[in-house]
Amino acid sequence: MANRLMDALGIKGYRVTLERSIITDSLQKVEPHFTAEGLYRFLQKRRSRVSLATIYRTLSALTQMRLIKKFDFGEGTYRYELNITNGNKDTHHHHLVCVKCGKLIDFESDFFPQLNHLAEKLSQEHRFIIIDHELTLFGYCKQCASD
Amino acid sequence: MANRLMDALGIKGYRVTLERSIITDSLQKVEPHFTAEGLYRFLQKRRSRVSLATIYRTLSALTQMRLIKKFDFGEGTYRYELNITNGNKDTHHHHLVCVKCGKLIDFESDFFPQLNHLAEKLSQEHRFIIIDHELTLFGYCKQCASD
DNA sequence: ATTCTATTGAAAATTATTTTCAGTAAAGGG
DNA sequence: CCCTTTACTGAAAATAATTTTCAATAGAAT
Ligand SMILES: [Mn+2]
Ligand SMILES: [Mn+2]
Ligand SMILES: [Zn+2]
Ligand SMILES: [Zn+2]
Repeated sequence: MANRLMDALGIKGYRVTLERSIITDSLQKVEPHFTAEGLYRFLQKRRSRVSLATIYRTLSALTQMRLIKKFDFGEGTYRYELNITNGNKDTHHHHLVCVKCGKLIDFESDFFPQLNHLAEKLSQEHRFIIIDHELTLFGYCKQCASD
Repeated sequence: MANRLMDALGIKGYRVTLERSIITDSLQKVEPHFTAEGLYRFLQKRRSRVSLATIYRTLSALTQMRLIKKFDFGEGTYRYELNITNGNKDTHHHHLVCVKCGKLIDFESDFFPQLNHLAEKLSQEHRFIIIDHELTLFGYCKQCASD
């Protein structure tokens, strides 16, 4: 699988640098919902050292290219997540978040057909080219529900 | 209709102050998707002067009580929106956002039953008490699509 | 190899939001 | 009412995630 993220950057005209390779490689290994700071610490321990500025710059580029997604789960910092299909497997999913402790659960929903239909309707109605969507449910997790 | 927001704050034990009344009153009149700064400028022009700190404090309280919702549409600042049912009319809706210019469109979806069903399933599966959800579609608006 | 310029790290800057703190004013009992 | 208590306010300072600056470095192309 080499490094599809790095390839994509290269195709877009970005230079293939050691730092970008380190970052894109690590995105498969770091925790699935990582922060910039978290990725920075992850890299400090393992491979090489990449500056936080470069991490921000690279995450920004990958986000614009929609190779990763950027989420605000209300923690005061953003979390990122890979957004590439793994072979023929779609990685698309949604989130369930505890508003108290921030606990995060991925889930897949089975109404994509309906979301697509909705997207189609809105697309025509408002002349929008729809490229993506985000569904997040909020609640209290088991532990936090006892209060 | 007096001021249901202020009433709710009072019930929660917050003191009924002039500043909070000014703020809660203005939420019906300011643009529907306002920023803290935008509300501040709105108040500067009209009624009285409330400090930005107090605006942030009040919006924070209202958000925690879920009387308003706080959104990140990727502009670097949060936008807020009223979240109270207007009589028997549900104000619940979702958003369509242009990722280039930020153009924002409210829309209502007709699959609440299915979302509720999903919430029910997830609730049992993960022992979560689900209290809300957010659906946002991203795309390019008419103008921004030409590039 | 040489040139050109994108990229990097470190430090400084930015900026939305939060906190501090001393003065003010709700609330509520007498 | 008057008094006491303490939540609330504005102004200024602090915070902290992210961005920008800038001089040095290293891809990429010729
Ligand atoms: Mn996820
Ligand atoms: Mn809206
Ligand atoms: Zn929790
Ligand atoms: Zn647009």
